[in-house]
Amino acid sequence: LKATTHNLQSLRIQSSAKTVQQVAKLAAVSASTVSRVTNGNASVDETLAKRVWAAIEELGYAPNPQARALVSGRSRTLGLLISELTNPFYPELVQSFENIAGAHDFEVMVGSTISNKDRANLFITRLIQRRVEGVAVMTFRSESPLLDGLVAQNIPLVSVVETFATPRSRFIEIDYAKGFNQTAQHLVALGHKKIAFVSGQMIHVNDIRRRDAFCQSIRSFGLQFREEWTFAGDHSFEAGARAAAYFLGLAERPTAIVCANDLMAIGALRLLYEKQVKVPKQMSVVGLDDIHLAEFAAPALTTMRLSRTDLASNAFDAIQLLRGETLGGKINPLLVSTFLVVRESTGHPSKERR
Amino acid sequence: LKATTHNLQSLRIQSSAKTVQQVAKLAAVSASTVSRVTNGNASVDETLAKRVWAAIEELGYAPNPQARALVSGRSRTLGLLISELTNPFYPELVQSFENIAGAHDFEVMVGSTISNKDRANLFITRLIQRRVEGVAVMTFRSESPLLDGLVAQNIPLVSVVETFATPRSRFIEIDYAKGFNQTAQHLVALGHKKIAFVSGQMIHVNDIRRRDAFCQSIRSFGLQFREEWTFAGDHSFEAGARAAAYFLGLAERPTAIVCANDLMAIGALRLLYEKQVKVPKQMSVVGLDDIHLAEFAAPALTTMRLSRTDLASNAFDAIQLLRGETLGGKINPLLVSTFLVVRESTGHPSKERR
DNA sequence: TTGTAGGCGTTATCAA
DNA sequence: TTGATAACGCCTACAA
Repeated sequence: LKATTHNLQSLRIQSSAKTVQQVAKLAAVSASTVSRVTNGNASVDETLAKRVWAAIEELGYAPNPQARALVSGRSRTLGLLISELTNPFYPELVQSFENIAGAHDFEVMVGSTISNKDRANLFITRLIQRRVEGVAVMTFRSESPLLDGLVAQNIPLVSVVETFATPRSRFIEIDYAKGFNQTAQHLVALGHKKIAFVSGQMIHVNDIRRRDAFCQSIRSFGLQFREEWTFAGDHSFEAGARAAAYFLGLAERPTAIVCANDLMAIGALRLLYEKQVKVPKQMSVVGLDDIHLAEFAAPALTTMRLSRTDLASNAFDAIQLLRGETLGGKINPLLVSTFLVVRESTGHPSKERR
Repeated sequence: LKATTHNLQSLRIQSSAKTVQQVAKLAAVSASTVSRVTNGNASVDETLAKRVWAAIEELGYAPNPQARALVSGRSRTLGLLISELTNPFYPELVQSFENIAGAHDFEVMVGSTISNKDRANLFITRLIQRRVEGVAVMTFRSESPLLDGLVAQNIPLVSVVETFATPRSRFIEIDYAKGFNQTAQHLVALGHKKIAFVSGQMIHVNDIRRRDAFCQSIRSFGLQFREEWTFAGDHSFEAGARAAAYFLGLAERPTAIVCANDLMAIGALRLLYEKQVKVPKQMSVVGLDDIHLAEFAAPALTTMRLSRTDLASNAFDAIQLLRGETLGGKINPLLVSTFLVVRESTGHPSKERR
């Protein structure tokens, strides 16, 4: 009886995950032939191949990724480093990236860097252990020290933040200038002269870039960039609300608030609602990202669109290029564009407060 | 020179991923001893253990998860099935679950089920290939056929939707009744008699549960549940907006709208803003989930909180239990509570429309 | 073109 | 308690 139980158990376990051996036996070939067929690299007789495919079909065989990775050193896994998943910008980006990667039969490991330094380090370690074949760094801030391990492994590294000291690293530039120019033009055309800016933390490269691009844009329209009309937030609702409160308290109030991301813009909207400051009549608000929510804010948010799909496909293509894959003709440029989406949160400034 | 280069390279590659062998050599013990030390199960002499730890430290050794999984059949990986990442409820849940799992040294594979049937199936296949040690099903709808593979493997399965035909399956119940009773009481106390409900798609188990719980609650307060004051949405902003538009067009308008999730409530808020229906003066709105955004809606959303951390820890504990791990005393009950969070979107109904 | 053999890094089994 | 040895499932020389 005991033996039977054991047999049943081992039977079940065997029946669960098929191996090359089983396929090989069923197809009456050797394991290596099966391997050749599934990998499609070496040449194998057509009749045999057919038999093998039939056996694979019948058994529902799928190669064990662990074993495959172990022996080949190639994991068909990519890493994706983001700031934090709870910023709605990122789930959309993650989805795009996973879709593209998945279509090319890559798995994606997603890790965030904002919350916990130790966990971020652990994540990088896991990426290395898993022998990821490329990593996309889509965070706001420079992650240089964190990524040293990846650099040391010479793992293809694509980043919106910086290039790394690897020949296998590419920088994806985001063309903030274009979007901010459109924003400035839009606001100036509406009659705004006092435009405030809510930045991210100014220790982060991308936050500095955004503020600089904004600054340049309004200057190019003859407006001045005033430090007091600047507020350093942290990309959260709360920061946006704080920023709006700060601007409202100023002796000389701005008439428009441009935010470095949508979350802060919506936070600002919320505070303005609370203080009964009408948007856009008494205050215009502009965001950046164009997350789905922007359209459903009340009022709907005018914002600068930064395409998640563009970002994702650029990153993926760049990684493939770095891995030495030749892309089928259409290579995305390493510049992601931005443009203004005008909705309801911007309008003519009211005269009363001039 | 060439030899030197080669040496450097192999050095770098070696230096990258350490193996048990290297640790063993450095500590002057055998590989198996190193293994015993890292796994801490068998007994090993204290002096040796110290030497091994020192070597591990010096080399920065970390066991290769692939190899470990291959030989042990245990992957230290968990699966997490969600509806879609772009619903803000889920990133918060994912984070909680990953935190708990990570603390217990488990990796998490996250997959969504809404978008694409094929990709969902592929994801399940990957879970099986990766030999996940448990799966948490946190979707709205029944995923039974999809999960057959997991059931067949006898993989621990925890679900908020249903139990499966495995002895290794647990159902986590969500106590909607409690929250909806509080909601009904709150609204009735404010003077509401005509309360509408925006459900999810009524083919989904959890959506049906939510509607039933709502229905019972208002009946228990002597109100009638009317089909025409019901709208079937799909958990999106858009659906919420459509629902609100529908209710507004009714000859006999409800005075309050309760939504099966926050996204729809915020969509409703948005449409009411557009139609210049004041909230809560002319219409009260209630959500469900209490996503972070709820607090920053304008007006801030009154909503029923469904704790992501509770859900995550319940799911994780249940999986551990199914895996046969004994939890340190505190075992979460398999019932996740809900409660009402009153903010600004609910108030007395206006008299004008009675 | 095919099969055999060896090894990827780890753990489990067995002697010692 | 420790160390050699044999797997785990796969791929890739190498030989046939």
